[in-house]
Amino acid sequence: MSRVLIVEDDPMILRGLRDNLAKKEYDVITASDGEEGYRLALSGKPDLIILDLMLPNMNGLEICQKLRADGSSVPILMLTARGEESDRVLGLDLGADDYVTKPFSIRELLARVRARLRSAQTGDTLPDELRFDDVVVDFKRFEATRCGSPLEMTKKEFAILRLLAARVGEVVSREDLLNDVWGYENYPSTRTIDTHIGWLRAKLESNPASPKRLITVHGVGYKLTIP
Amino acid sequence: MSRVLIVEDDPMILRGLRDNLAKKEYDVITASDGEEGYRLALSGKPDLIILDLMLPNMNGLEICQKLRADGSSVPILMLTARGEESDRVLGLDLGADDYVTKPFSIRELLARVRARLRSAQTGDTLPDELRFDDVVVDFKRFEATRCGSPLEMTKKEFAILRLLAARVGEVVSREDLLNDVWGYENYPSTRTIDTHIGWLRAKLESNPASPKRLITVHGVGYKLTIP
DNA sequence: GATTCTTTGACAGTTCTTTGACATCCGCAC
DNA sequence: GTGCGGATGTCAAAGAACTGTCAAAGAATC
Repeated sequence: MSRVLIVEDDPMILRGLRDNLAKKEYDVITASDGEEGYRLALSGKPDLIILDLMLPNMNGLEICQKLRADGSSVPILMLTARGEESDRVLGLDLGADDYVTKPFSIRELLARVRARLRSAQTGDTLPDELRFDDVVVDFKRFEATRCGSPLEMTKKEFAILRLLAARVGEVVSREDLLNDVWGYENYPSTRTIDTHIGWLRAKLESNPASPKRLITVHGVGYKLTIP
Repeated sequence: MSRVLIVEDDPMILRGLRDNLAKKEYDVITASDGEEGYRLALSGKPDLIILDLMLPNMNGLEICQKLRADGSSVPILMLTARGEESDRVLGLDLGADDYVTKPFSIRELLARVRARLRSAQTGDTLPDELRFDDVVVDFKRFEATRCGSPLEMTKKEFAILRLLAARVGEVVSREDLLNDVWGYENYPSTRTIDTHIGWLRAKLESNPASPKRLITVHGVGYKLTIP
């Protein structure tokens, strides 16, 4: 069973979160101020931390920062109120893995918790490399070659390809792509995905007009099929 | 027989619900204010609770919250009026499993009640794979083959087949198909289902004219029978 | 400020879904 | 058994929805 630490000072929200997570069979521990949260993050060995941004004593950013400085790599999900959004970037920089804006739907939050825990546990991690046909992609170096000659790929293209590569053969829904590559809040228009897929095909497929690797599943999403 | 607790202060609505549920062979108990509702939820051992959000004495959220705090995992179906979806409510549903917005159609509500009770009892989950005869269907990859050669199937076809596969041998009513595949809101005409079943038979049956796998149960629905 | 990357909107082309007409089948009453 | 009404099978066509592509606007980066 996964242990989740919630650090939140609003008792209503804390209770709601705790109840919902406990119902989903998580082992839940809680703290209602920053210092206690930080202590529990160290001593409680949580598999995931839900962290409010605004907290008494020590705010979420600080906790985040200190944990990362301590070398902890536990997934952190930051709660921010609308208006604190400017801190989002900061939060992500300081080591949060994801953030949710209040008011949030519990369903969405649970989905994210699940996603984080799964990817942390089942080694469903993003691959560092991808090879097929004459293509080699190095996701860490952001380098790609085809027949040995370099391919110019953008950050987004790497990100999309990486997610598809993480689930080779399975269909990745457009929604999953949006969530993983773009984040939960900024949903660009649907056209954006197609466009990027288009670029990728132009670079990776031997015949972009009839793709063999980046397959469209009408109404669902895309999948990467490699021999 | 399943027991359903209804907590609702509007006598008109309460009566409508009670009559309809009782007619469907549920054992119905009712309360018209929050405190009584909470008591009955504890003492009455309901299999499902229909809970109005706005109630005298103790509102639906509180009841929900307290029940979850008590460790109860009974399915809760919350009734909300349009406009009551304040941020807090929307943001933190404190443990309800489903929501219905007033005004609702009794048919939709009954469908949801049935769905909840069924999934609570049988815990049925959708399969990722289906095999019979020379057919193999992979619901994650959205791939299907017959004798090893690919079958072109659409999203809807996969969805219908998956629901049938989740209850192999059992008859799945047209209503259940509509609810699961199409959702509670948009009901297409009755012809639509037949048509899709027709496509499926054409692809999966060795002799589509006299189906052996996708069986019609006249007046009820369809079932998938595999050897 | 120039360059590169990303997003958007229009458009065409394609695929999927729904519908209606009609034939057929089934269960039921006579 | 026969006839009736409702339910289902089938098909083609209309209607929606989705995707590929492109150019241009908008952001981000350096």
